[in-house]
Amino acid sequence: MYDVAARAGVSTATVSFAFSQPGRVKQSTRELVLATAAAIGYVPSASARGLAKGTAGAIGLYSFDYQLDPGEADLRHFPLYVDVVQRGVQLECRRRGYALMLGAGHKDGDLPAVIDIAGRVDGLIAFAGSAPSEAIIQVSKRIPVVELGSGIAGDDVHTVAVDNRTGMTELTEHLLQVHGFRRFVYLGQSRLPEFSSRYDGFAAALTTAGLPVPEPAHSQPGEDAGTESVVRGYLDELPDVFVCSTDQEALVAIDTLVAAGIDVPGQVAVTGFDGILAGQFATPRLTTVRQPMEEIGRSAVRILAGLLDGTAQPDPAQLHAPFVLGTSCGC
Amino acid sequence: MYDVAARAGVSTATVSFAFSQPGRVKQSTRELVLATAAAIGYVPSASARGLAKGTAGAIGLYSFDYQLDPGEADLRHFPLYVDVVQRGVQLECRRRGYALMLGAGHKDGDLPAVIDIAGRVDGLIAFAGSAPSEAIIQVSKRIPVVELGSGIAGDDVHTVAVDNRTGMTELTEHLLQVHGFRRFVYLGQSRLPEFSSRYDGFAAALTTAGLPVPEPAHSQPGEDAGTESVVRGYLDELPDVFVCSTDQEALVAIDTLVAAGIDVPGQVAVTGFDGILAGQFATPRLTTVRQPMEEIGRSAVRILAGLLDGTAQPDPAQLHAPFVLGTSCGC
DNA sequence: TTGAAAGCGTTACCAC
DNA sequence: GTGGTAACGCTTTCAA
Repeated sequence: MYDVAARAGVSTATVSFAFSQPGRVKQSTRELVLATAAAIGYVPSASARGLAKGTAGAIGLYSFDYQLDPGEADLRHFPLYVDVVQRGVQLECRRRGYALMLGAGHKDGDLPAVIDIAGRVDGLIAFAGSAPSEAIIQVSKRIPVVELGSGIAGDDVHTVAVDNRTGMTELTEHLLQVHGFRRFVYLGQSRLPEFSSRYDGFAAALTTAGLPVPEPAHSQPGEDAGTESVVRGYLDELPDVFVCSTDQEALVAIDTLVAAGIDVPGQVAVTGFDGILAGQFATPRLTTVRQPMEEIGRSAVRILAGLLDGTAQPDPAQLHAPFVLGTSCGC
Repeated sequence: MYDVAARAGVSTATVSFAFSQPGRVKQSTRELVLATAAAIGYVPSASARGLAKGTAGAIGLYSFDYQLDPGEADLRHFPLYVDVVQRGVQLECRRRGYALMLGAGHKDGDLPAVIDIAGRVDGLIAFAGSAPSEAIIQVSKRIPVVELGSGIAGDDVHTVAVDNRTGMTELTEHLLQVHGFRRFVYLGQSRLPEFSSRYDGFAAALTTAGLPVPEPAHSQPGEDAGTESVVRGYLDELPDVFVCSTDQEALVAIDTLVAAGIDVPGQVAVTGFDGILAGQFATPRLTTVRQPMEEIGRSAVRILAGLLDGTAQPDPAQLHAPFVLGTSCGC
C-alpha cells in the first residue's frame, strides 16, 4: 500500500479511501490509484485490514476431525451429513459475500483448534460435539456462535436444532403398526443431546405401545468396525428390526447382515436416520428420517449474519425432519 | 492479550512465548499464563498474528460462483466435479494443519474477489477459469498459486493438470471400434484449455479413423436450458452418438432425448466426461472419462505446502483420467 | 527467564 | 479532496 501511495503520489489514506469509499476521492485520483495498484500487483493484506477494522469479513465452520484414507470418494463416505450441511453453509456465505473459513480437529499448541479458527472470523458455526463445550462457550463471549444440533445450554451460544425426537417416534410407530415388529434392537450412541433425543423418540413410541424399551447397543457413526462387531453379536438371535441412530451405522449393519447370509429385510429389517444419499441408493433402499441438511447450514449462516449486521431475528424454531419410507423396513 | 498479561502479572511478550515457544518460559509462569488465558476467555486475534508474523496459516480455495436455488441437494447437483475436488483439498489441509479459506465470485468494491481471498492466505488454489488470468498472475507474484486444470501459461502459476486428451481419445476410439459409430455430435465448450484438450482428443480419434471432425455444438455445463435446446436441434436427425464434454451436459442430453421419446442408447448413444456420482447412478449408466477429482485437490495442497515450507518438489506430471464404461454408449 | 519496544499494513479520525 | 498519524493486537529482537 505504501508502494501504491508513493507511485501514485498520494498518501496511504487516499489509497485506502479509493478502494473503500469511492465517493470520497476525486474521480481522477481514484482512477490513478486503481491503475497504479493493478500495475504493481497490489494485494491488500486481510490481516492488516482485519486488525484495523476489527472485523474479518469471514465466517468460520468448525467440523469433526475425521481423517479419511486417501482414496477416491465413494458414495458410502461422501457426501455424508456434515458434507451436505457444509454445502448449505457455503452457498449461503457465498450469497451474502462472506468468505468461509473451514477448520477441524487437531492443532499443535495449547489452544483448542476451535479457538484458533474463532480468532480468524466474525462469527462461528460448529457442529455439536466437534469441540469441547468450554471452548465453545469461551468463543461465544467474543463472537456470535451457532451450534448445529441441540447442545450447550443457555449462554450466548445459538443453536440450529432439528426435531430428532418426533421423526424417530414416527418411524418407530410405523415399524410397530405397519410391520407389527415387537423385538427391537436400538443401535447407536446416546451421549450427545442430538442422539439421545433420537433414542427418546424411539423409547416413547415403544412405551406408548406398552412394550419394554431396550438399552441402546452402543455404536458410533464412522467407526464401522465397532458397529459391525455389535451387529455380529445378534446374528444368533435376530430381532425383528435394527433401529439405528444414523444411516451410516444402518448401512454397515445391512452389510454385516447380508455378509452373514441374512436377508434384509426378509429376515430382519433395518432403519437409519439422516437421509444421506448412500441410503437412497442402497439395496434395500433405507427407511430413515430425513434431516434438512442443507437448510440447517443455511439457517446457521442466516442467524450469524443477522447477529453481525444488527438485523438479528429470533432464532428459528426446530426444523422438521420427516420420516421417509424405503424398503429396508420391509415395505 | 494485554488483559491476560496484566492479570497474570507478566508482559505481553511472555504471554506470546507461553503459547508459541513453551520452552522459553518457566513452567510455572507458563501454567499461570495458560490458566489466566482460559479464565478470561482469551481468543487470540489471527489478524494481529498474521500481520506480525507475515503468515496466515491458511490456504485459500477459489471456486466458480455458481448460485444455486435454495432447495435440498440432489445427486444431480451435488456432488459435482468441483465438490469432490474441494473435498480433496479439505482433507489434505486438515491433515497438514492448515485452515481452509473458501471464496467465490462477486465481491463489491473494485478488487476482483480472488484478490480479496488471496490477501487472507499463504497460498491459493483456483479452478481454471474461475477468475480472470490477470488477477491470478498478479496474486502469483505475492503468494504461491496452484491452478486446477491446465491454464495460464508460464509465470509463477503452478498447475495440477489432468490428461484430458488421452481419456477422450480412448473413449472415442471405443465408440468407433466397438460400436462402429460414424455420425458424431460433440457437445460442449472449447474455450478453456482444459475443455479444448477434450475436444482435441475427440478430434484426434476421428482423424485417425479417417473421419471428418465436426465443429463442437456449443454448450456450457451448468446451463441446462442451453444444453437442452442444442440437443433439441438434433431431434429430427439423430447422430449415432452425442459426445459431451462433461457428465452434467451428458445427463441433460439424456433427459432431453428421453423426454422426446427417444431410446438411449437404443436410438442414440451419449457419453460424458468427469465421472461424477450422478452419472454412475443414472439410467442408463453413463460411459465417461473419470477424473481423479479428490487426488487433484490433494496434490494442489501438497504443492502449496511444499512451496510454503521450503520442501518444494517439482510439480507432478499430468494425472491420468481413465475411460470408464457405462451403458449409455450401448454397451 | 522476562520485559520494553519496534514493527507488521491497514483504517479512520482530525486537520488542512 | 487529501494528508498525517494514532490505533489495531500480536511477534520478535535486544537488553536486562
